[in-house]
Amino acid sequence: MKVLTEQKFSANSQEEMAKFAKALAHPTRLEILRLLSTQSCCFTGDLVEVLPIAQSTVSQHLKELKNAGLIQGEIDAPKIKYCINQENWRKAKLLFAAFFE
Amino acid sequence: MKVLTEQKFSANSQEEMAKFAKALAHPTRLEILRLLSTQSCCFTGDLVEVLPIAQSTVSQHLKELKNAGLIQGEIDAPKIKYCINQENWRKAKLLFAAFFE
DNA sequence: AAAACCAATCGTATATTTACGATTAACTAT
DNA sequence: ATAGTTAATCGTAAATATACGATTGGTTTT
Repeated sequence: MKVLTEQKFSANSQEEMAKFAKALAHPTRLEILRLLSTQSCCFTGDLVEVLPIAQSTVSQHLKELKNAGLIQGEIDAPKIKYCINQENWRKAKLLFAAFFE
Repeated sequence: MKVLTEQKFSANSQEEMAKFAKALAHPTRLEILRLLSTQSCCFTGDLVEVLPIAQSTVSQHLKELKNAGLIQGEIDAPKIKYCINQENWRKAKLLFAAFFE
């Protein structure tokens, strides 16, 4: 029973880590996260200005990062301010650190 | 010039990190890496026995991990022994640690 | 109310990923 | 030489990811 639980937990944390890794698996998304984590929150428009891709594509990447739980949006009408989701950021950090020992 | 170099370096390490993240973005590959990193090297056949997927699929995942540089194969005929590529493992560890601060 | 602005979503095309069974390649052992 | 073992590769199908322009939905400003 204990083993089963542990295996299940392990499988779950592996799923979760894979989900985070998937979100990190694109240079554009890494750049977005880097911008958000170093220069604090920013608006979608700021990102669109900086990144060499279409607005709709930036939105798509933001959606994926949001779905993975790494960022969160906050309405500041008519703009939307994105920030790192600190809780999951920490969770991801711990998962990766533990994985690499 | 300095800035350009730095940007290039930054872009490169982001590319490299994305490459590693992509390799980590699948539960099966995480499991393979976990097995290799905790119980040392093992043969493809050992992995095929443990994993609930076809041999050809395991081979495909191994190929991706090899291409990402996270593992390396060594012929021990007629088997092939896979191990963690320590140098790149360390590199990935550092990249992720630096990324999450 | 109308015009303007911002960002998400839609529709779409193309590329990549994931999985499988079947086959092939390389080597060992008989 | 032949048979057997091991793992990679091929061919293929289905799902997912990536990118774009166009459109839509909210909100604000005029």
